[in-house]
Parts: sequence; C-alpha cells; structure tokens
Amino acid sequence: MGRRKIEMKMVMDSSSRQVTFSKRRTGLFKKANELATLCGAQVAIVVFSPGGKPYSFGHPNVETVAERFLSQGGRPKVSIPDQVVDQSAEVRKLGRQLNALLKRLQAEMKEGEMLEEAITARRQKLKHRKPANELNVDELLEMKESMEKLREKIRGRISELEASYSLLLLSKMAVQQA
Amino acid sequence: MGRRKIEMKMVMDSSSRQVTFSKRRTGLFKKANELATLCGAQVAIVVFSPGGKPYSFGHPNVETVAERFLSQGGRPKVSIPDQVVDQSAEVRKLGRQLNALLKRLQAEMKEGEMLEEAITARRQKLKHRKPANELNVDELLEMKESMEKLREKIRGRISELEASYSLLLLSKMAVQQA
DNA sequence: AACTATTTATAAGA
DNA sequence: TTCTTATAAATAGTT
Repeated sequence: MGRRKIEMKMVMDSSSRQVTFSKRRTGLFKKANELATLCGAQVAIVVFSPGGKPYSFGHPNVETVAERFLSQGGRPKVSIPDQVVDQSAEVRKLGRQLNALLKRLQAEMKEGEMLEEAITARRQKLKHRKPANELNVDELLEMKESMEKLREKIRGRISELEASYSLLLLSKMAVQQA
Repeated sequence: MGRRKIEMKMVMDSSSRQVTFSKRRTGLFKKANELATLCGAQVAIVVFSPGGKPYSFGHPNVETVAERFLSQGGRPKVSIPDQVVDQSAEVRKLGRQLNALLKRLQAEMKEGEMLEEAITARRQKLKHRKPANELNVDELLEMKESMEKLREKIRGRISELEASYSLLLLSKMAVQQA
C-alpha cells in the first residue's frame, strides 16, 4: 500500500504526528535549500516541533539573513533564531547595531531641535515687522513640516529598534539543531 | 510537454529564475502551512527574492514564534548553576520591560499625533474669523508646547531604553560567564 | 529506516 | 501572473 490522501487536520495520534513532523520538516528544509540554490535567494526558517523543540534552517546562514533584514528593514516584520554559531559574538554584534540605531535616533532628535530653533529665531525677526500676536501661515506650515519629518524619522527608527531587539533576543535563545 | 528534471544549480536566465522563485516560494509556504496544520507546529520563514524583496510566512504569526523563544527561554550552551537560572529569569523580565517601554513610546507618539491634529483642526476653525494667512500666536505656542512635550517624553523613553538594554546585556554576560 | 503506491509539486509551454 | 499537462518528487501507510 502506498501513499494515501490525508485530511488537512491535526494528526490525532501523537506518535504518527511526530513521524509526520519529522518527515515534513525534512522536506520543508530541502525545499528551502532548493529555492536558495536555484534562485540565489536567502532563506531562514524556524520551526517548533509538536514536542516543543526548535529547529532552524538558514541559507547562507541565519545571521546573514537577519542582518540583511536589519539593515534594509523590510516591511514585513520577521525574526530568526540560529543554528550553531558563536552566540556571544552574535549577541555583541547585534548589540552594537542596536546601539548604533539609538545613536542615530538621538542625532536625529537633535537635528529636529535645531530646526525648531531656527524657526523660532525667524519668528522673532518677523515680530518686528508684524503685530505681536499674528504670524505668517508659512511659518506655521514650515514648523509643522519639520515636526512631521522628525516624527517620521523617529517612527522609522523605532521599527528598526524593535526588529533589532527581537533578533537580539532570538539569537540569545538559539538552540543547536541535531 | 510536462515537468522535466532540472539540475540543482542556479537558474541562469534571470526571467526563468524569477518564475521559479515565485512558484517555489508559494510551494514552500504551502508546505510550511501544512506542517503547522498537521502537526500543530509553529513555523516562521523569511525569504529574500533574487530581486531583493523580502517575503515572510508565520504560523500563527512570526511575532508569536519569536515570543515563544523568549518565554520558554532556550538555555545557554554552557550548563548553568542554580543561581544563574534566576538570572535568566531576570533577563526575561528585563526583556518584558524593554518591550513595555517600546509600546509606551509608540503610544506616546500616537498621542502626539492626535495633539497635532487637534491643533490643526482648531486652526481651521480660526480661519473663518481671521485673514487666511494670519494666525494667533497662542496657537503657535500651543503647538510648540505639544511638540516639546512629545520630544521630552521620547527623550525620556530613550534613556530608559538604553538603561534597560545595558542591563539586559549585562545580565546576559553574567549568564554566559557562569 | 526502507519500501512503494499514490498524491502533490512543478518545469515547460501557452 | 495564471492555466495546463506531463512528469519528477514527496510522502502516508505499511513492513
């Protein structure tokens, strides 16, 4: 007797389920490897077995995919664990990246501050030529714009921070696959 | 003509490669979904296409898989003495705090957005009573104030983030050295 | 772990 | 991208 069609529902027998998991995980990782080889794509996979054990696959390796995700911050939010790498080194690396992000964020906030000061100064000058309680709408718009830009930048940085943070923690929790 | 066997090498024609990628990525994600359904497994996948676009799959979703790494805490490579177990719990605690901080930060940025919207709305109302290109200084000051408050809050959160992050790394190092 | 009868995935072609 | 089809590949049930 050969293969039979099965219903796409949770396999009830826990023993069969474990066998199915093992076979299909192997198949999944093989497919992933073929996708990477044939197309030059980078792939990272994490799976928890029904028994709760983590397994992972990465091409060329998980850290590379993780770093790429960090640096270009793809729209989808994704996180990855690790295989057999030196964990402490990886953690430090991610840590440095996180710190760099924080520094950039702070620099950008300072920049925003300076923008605001420039606007304030300009407002002071204009005061000499206008009634004290009235201001040009252009000024307000300019200020609003700088505020929006600042917030946009900060929002972007926070997304990056969250991604970095997830990766940092995941890499710490990485477990070697048998 | 139907399917033919292909060599497991990079597909040379870039157009065919793109087609192959698209088909196989679909297949991979389908297999991942079946693995999750049949076995009750949690799965997360990230793929970069040859063109550099990120794709992801998660069951139930990628964040949940990440969280699971966090909460069930994969143990460090080195066997841990009893007292260090408490430390890894401490690491998780700090991790939760850091997450909470990020959430608060985002909430506050949203709040700042709403403030700005309120001001803009009010400005629209005032336009009916004043020349179109002039505005009350009170408005500007109010806007400036809300902007400063927002920035102050964000600055505070970043300090907290940095502190938490440092503690997190320190705890991690302590665990690894033990 | 192996073995196959079948189902499923997919390379080409349109 | 989507569909069709011949065929390669994966795998459910069994040993």
